[in-house]
Amino acid sequence: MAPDTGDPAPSGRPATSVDVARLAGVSQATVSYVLNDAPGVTISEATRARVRAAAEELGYAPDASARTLRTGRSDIVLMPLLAAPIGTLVLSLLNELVERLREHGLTLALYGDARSRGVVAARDWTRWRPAAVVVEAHRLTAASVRRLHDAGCATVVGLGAEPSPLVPTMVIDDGEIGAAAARHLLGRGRRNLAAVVPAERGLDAFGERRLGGVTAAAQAAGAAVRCVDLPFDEDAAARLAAGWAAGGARPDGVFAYNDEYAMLLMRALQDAGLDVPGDISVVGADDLPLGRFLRPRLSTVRVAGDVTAAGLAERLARMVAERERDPAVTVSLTRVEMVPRESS
Amino acid sequence: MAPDTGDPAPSGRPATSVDVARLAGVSQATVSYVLNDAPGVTISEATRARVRAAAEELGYAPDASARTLRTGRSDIVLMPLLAAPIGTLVLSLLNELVERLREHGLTLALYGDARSRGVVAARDWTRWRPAAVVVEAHRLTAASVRRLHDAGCATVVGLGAEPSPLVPTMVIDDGEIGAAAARHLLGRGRRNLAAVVPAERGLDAFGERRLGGVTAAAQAAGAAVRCVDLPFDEDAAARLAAGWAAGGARPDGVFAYNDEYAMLLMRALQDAGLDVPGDISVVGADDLPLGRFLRPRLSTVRVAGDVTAAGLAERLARMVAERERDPAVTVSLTRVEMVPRESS
DNA sequence: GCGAGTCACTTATACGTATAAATTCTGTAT
DNA sequence: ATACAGAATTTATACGTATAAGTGACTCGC
Repeated sequence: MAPDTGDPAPSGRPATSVDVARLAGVSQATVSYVLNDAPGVTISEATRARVRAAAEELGYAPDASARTLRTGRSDIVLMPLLAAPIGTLVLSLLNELVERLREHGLTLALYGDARSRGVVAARDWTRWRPAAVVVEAHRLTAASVRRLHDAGCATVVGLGAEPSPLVPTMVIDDGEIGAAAARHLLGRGRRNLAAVVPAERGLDAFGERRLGGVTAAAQAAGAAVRCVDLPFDEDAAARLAAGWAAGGARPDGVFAYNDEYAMLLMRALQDAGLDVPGDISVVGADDLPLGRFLRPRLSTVRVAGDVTAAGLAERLARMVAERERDPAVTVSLTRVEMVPRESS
Repeated sequence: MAPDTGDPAPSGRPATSVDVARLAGVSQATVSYVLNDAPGVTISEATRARVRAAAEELGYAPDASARTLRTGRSDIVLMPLLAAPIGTLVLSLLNELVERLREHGLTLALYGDARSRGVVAARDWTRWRPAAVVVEAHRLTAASVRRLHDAGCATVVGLGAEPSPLVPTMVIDDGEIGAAAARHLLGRGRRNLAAVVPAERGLDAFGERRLGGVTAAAQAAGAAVRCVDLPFDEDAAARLAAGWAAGGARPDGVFAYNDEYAMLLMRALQDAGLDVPGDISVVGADDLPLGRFLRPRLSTVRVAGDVTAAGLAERLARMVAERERDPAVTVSLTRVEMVPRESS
């Protein structure tokens, strides 16, 4: 490792713009003008060079809180913790998002309360004078949005299953996932569909949405859909499969909430002596790598996560710059793609 | 939704402590004393009540940047983006961590540069005067740690595979995972072990560690271990399995880097006509839910994520409070537990 | 009856920055 | 020579907070 040079004042508090000014032999204001490339101010090239050299020598970095206090606005994009469990989609976004936002001079801060809502929450969020707040739309109210704007927040962006009437929204429409699966199953000649939805709390909201998409697509084609609640549990899956193996109320095509439920179900169906896809087609969602190792290989609906991450950051940065506040603006984060394999 | 009361001044910039003081008929200093429960200052109960009522009425929340500027220290725990891909362990931590830290009055901020190191990076990190910085230990240098401390950072916590000589470290020792698997296999009478390690970049560091653990445990028992590089790819797995099915250089126990590689491998072994665990025992890691749906059910090594998340936050909060800087302090984040099932 | 001591406050200041307003300097046209 | 217009820079101020230092008003012991 290199000896890590670059800090000639090896100890003591970090340098301020006053320190830089003193070293460069100019006033503090000049330092600020130079380092911020202030428009409408003329500073000679010689002075600029001296200031920059001094700043470099002292390892100067402007104090973020002082700057925020002065300007009334920070470079923070505040993202209150999501109430819904962070899934792989959001995770894959997070990594990318942080880096991209930085390229636009913005810092992502996760904030630690998944439950508070309305004005009380907004009060808390405004304490850092964030440039933007990205939050689940259902946690916003008209008053809270006003409060955020009053506090200098350039834009408030909602996240949700549908556009919010209050703010520009990034729509994560799980319905499209179910719809894609249903269209695929219908395209393969299946007419008697079932949607397997988690019985677990917390996932139910997503499950509802995906189910809704299946239902809508099926209805459009005049096919029937039944909904099946399934806990993530082998015994429950075995009971379900046994019923289908014995009785006549058996669907010929199943969309499972995600790949994990699909795998659970497929295993149970096979153990009950049913053939996949001969007797029943199975489609999952999320395209887990493991789906390809099953026999038959699992068909799935992929949500293109990383594609939208860069775009999301870009969009967010632009919204901040343009102070976008029009609730009519919506961005869809769900780019859905059917990946047919052997199970359907 | 409730009509969202609580903001009698429906518009205009957020209230400051001066506004509260004016409404309560006291000085700004009094407001600060009351709301911070300042020790060593006596304020009558009547006044306290008036101040609190005024603060509530105005929806006052102290400006974080002003407070930081004044005190020289924020309540931010800065976590520069991890260079290593965020895994499920870290993810499960993240959710929990944010909430727990908040209970201690700390805010987690993800910061957007996964590559910068040393003093240059430290300069950037200090701009928010964080209370603590949690970062991969290899990105720190002696000078950068000094800089962070000089900037008022109560503690700098390293993350890494082994204790850092510079700072207190949270050790994520992947070696223990491999060791647990190896001990398990040896306990089942396997003497000819193999460790399957990803050929992919990015995971190789972890792979090395897990392999190291296997090797150490095996050597201690006088058993042999061979290392196998495997890309995450069905063809490669099939070739490997075919070789083992045909030749004599076949191990009787395999530890795979994680459950996904284990599933890939097990599938290939079975397709090649080998019996698991009859011919070869297979052990994975991470305890993915899906492992239970395979036939045979997959044995795995579980890393207790959520257990350590609360503890991590607790530890972090204490380190901040006590300004812990002793590099000899280490916290192990890897609580490892063998989950034997049918594949071994 | 009077300094000492507590209580209950207020006044004043500094943190580090951005920027409006004021000032000095340097040619240049009159 | 003298006013004048930029150019180049400095001076001064405000952002909102925490806290040291100061100020009366009371109580109390003697």
